[in-house]
Amino acid sequence: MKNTQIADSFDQLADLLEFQGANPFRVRAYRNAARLIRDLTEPIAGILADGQRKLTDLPGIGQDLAAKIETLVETGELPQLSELLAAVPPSVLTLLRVPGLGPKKAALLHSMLGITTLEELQAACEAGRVRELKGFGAKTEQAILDNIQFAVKAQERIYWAEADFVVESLREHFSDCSAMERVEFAGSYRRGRDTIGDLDVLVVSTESDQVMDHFEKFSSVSEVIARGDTKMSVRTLEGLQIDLRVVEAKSFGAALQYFTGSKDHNVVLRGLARQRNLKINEYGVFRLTDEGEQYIGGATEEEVYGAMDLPVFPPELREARQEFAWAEQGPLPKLVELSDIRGDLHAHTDETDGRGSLREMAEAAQQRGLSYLAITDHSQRVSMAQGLNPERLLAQWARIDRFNATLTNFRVLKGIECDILERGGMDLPDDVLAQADWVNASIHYGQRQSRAQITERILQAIEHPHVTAIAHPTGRLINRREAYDVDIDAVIKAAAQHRKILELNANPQRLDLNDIYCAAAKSQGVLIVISTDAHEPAGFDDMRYGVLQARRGGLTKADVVNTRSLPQLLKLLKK
DNA sequence: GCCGTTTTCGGCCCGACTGTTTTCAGTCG
Repeated sequence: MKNTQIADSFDQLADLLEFQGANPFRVRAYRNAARLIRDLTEPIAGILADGQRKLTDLPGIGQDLAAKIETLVETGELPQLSELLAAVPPSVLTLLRVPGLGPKKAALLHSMLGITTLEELQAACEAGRVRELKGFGAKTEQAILDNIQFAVKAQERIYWAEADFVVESLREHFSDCSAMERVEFAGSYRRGRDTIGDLDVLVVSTESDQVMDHFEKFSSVSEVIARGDTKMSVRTLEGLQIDLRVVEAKSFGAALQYFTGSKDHNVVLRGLARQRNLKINEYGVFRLTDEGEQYIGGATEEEVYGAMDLPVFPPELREARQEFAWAEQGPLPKLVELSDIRGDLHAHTDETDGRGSLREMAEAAQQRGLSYLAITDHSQRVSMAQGLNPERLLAQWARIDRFNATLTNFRVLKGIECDILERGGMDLPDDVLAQADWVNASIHYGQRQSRAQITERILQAIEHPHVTAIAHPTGRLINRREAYDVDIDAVIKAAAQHRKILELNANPQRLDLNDIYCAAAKSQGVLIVISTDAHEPAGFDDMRYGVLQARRGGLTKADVVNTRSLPQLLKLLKK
């Protein structure tokens, strides 16, 4: 049984328990375990098989959960889950996806009206039966009707790059709001997550009404969900929820810290605060005394974390993974920055499926401050992209040689994105690959093969003497295609052993490797290359998304190959 | 359900907003 399946089982168990009104902390224990297991790169079954290690060594896994995991791995099911599923139809859980409906109200709808699906819920609202339930009313009934449509959409998260577009236009919109002293965007956007569920906007102002009035006039706003004294929520025409919070300057740092999250990071932070007889909320840090609470800071994030003798964590690290342990051990790693990037080692031209000539791509890279670029067009197997056979590839490399002779302070490297064939093995002969400066190996076909097959293909590529890097190693397309079934732990170990590089593809729809796998690769000493996979000149702008993801994985400049100067890179490649 | 140089029991982050109450429960982040 795969880690994701175990995690899904625990999440489902948590949903069902919550629905039944179980102790919320017990529910949280299941959710924490699900998150931990999902983030693990190593298969749980491997830990179980290893006599040296115990599941209870994992934080948040006690005797009970360890036994349940063991049962799941051994039998493929969990009696407790089966029983709950027999008692509560799984479709009932979809009710929880309606904004405004939580476990209590959903349970009441189920027990009193026998509602099990969204369709039945809609019918009951339209018949006016919901308003008669205790705790419900006409307004609640109407809100449910209005929100049922979002039950499906609420699951969808938008790409970080899309959220960034909204952020830029909102910044512009706020720029002529005189009541506003400062605006910042928090939440998962600030943490640089690959996808964003909703947008959190933080404004410093003493005139919250004016700010909210101005906010409501933002052209994308389609409806106001809620509006209070300090907090307002709207939904945009595209269905994105934006939460606005207005705070005083002396609370700005505390509010920014709070709204940046993550929720789990905040839970840990506030737990630590309690141990010190402090309280942290969105208004500041308070010392708890017999006389009451005493404000001791909160204007900046430095004041909040400083009160705890903690460093100001880069937002990308605030996921309650390793950051608190790192802070205990010493200074945090200095994360890689966009300005550290010196070159791009994965790009296409109009020779295959790109929309820019060799010269246009090179100029675009140079304009962005890069000093080298590998042209890595597709190989012959990728016929839809007019992939290159040996003759065309060698001809392209000859053109690159002539082009390089005209350049100063910039170099185009002769590369290829060589397909890893379905049956295994590389799509181009060894004697051709041997002449390349940089070889990306990647899978395009046979993505639905078994875990053993896919993993073996990639391991072969890693062992191939002329392969430099594995490009988009898991093949995921965010919101569109799952990663292929690959043993990423084995891939990372092999890359470490054979000193091969793994790509972090910066395309905002890929971001593959993801943050967790980047961290796992780093822990094994595997170098990462952040590449845009640009198919047109503007594609080089994607580098920032890749850097954000790398930062989330805790990568430093030294961990990223293309922060090196060209001479350093060539030395590393022994070219 | 987890966890422990303040605890093996009794904690577990904290507050805003809404709608339904007549002082608060539920939901959300």
